[in-house]
Amino acid sequence: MKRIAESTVRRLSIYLSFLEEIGARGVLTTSSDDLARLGGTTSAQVRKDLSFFGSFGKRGLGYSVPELSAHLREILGLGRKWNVCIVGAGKIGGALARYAGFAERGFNITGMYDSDPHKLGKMYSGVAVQDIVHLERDIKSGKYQIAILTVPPENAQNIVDILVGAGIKAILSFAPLQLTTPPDVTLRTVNMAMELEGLTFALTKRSSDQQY
Amino acid sequence: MKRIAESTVRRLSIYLSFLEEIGARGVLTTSSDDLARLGGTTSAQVRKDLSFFGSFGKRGLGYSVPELSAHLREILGLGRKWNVCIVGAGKIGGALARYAGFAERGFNITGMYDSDPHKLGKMYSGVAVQDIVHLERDIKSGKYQIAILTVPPENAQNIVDILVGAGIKAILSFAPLQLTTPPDVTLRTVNMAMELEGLTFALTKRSSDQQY
DNA sequence: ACATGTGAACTGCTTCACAGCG
DNA sequence: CGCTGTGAAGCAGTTCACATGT
Repeated sequence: MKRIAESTVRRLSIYLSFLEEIGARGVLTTSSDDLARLGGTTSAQVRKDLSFFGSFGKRGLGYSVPELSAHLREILGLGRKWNVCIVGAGKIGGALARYAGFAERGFNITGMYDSDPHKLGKMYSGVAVQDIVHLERDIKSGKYQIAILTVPPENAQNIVDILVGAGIKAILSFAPLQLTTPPDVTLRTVNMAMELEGLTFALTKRSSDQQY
Repeated sequence: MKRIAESTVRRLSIYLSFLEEIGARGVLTTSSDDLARLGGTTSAQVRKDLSFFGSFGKRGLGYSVPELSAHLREILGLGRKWNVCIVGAGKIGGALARYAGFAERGFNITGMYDSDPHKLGKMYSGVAVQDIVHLERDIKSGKYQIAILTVPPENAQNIVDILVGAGIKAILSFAPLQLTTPPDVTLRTVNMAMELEGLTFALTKRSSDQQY
């Protein structure tokens, strides 16, 4: 299969959330034009994105909302439940544990880990914080497919190495630094200070096209 | 001035945080090669990124760490303090209010707003939650340059319209949906479910190059 | 000799435009 | 006729390679 651009995958997520929204409202068909308008892109882009995976529409008619939703869920790997652990039970980790949006999408937070003895046993949405020494064992036993990392930056690469060593293949990091993983482990980093810097950059050069 | 790619701005942030780290350790000079190794890019990319803004290095020698840090801070608009308000005092909003990383970078959370009467007056790191009806007035009076949006998706576009109407020019949204702003208002969206979907996409097609 | 700065070549994503099919 | 699906063209971002300056 061809290499799919990250930008394409992001747009597929956007299309899916739009489809689920209008699907819940009872809309049965839609078009690449509709999907484009919402996603802030063009109809050609929508069709090109979908074309990497198959032909899901009917010429002259458009797309069936339930059908296309199902295809996108399958493509994005949402046709199953995923078990996720949160490593780091601080402010952000706790907020994410309680965030309902994950469960709606099939992501179950089934474990939390921290090294601070004061946090052990604390409950977040029915999940108790465990000692981080058990993390490696639990990953090796196949309990989790995805790890969310919300530890201080000093410890982050160290924990990543443990996660990778134990066999995890997907990590979402909130640590504000650049981490490294082997090529077979997917890492995404959300760096909030960096996002704000993108905004101040735009604010500072008060020229045209801030939008991006 | 030429249009700068978003990817370039993101890398500048990465370079800066690396420079500050090694600067704090007393390192005085560095090279495009060093910066590249850390940022997961190439030395040519580093030099090209910097070249959009000037010539900050010495041929044959490299870059002065304090000088390049200062230039990057200036370029990214970090040469001043920014006042930021958080709209939505739920789980994520509260966690962000307490997140120390913002202040370190010159972003001061100086206001919080919510519409839920139960949340009014609650304190987060010394900032009281105010009624959202005051938000428009406070933005118009110039209290904030940046707004962080952590409200439920149903209300998000509505709040964006209020923010934009009151004159805000930069918004960081955590709402899991696509929002629209006029071209002179910069909007960045962090969508955690979408990040996880990027991971499951990679996990599902267990082929090569997961990394991106 | 060494590392920067930069035009030129290249790669890959996006847009165009139209053939194909309902 | 309308909207999809897709090769071809266009464009933007990255990489190359070397001239330039110390």
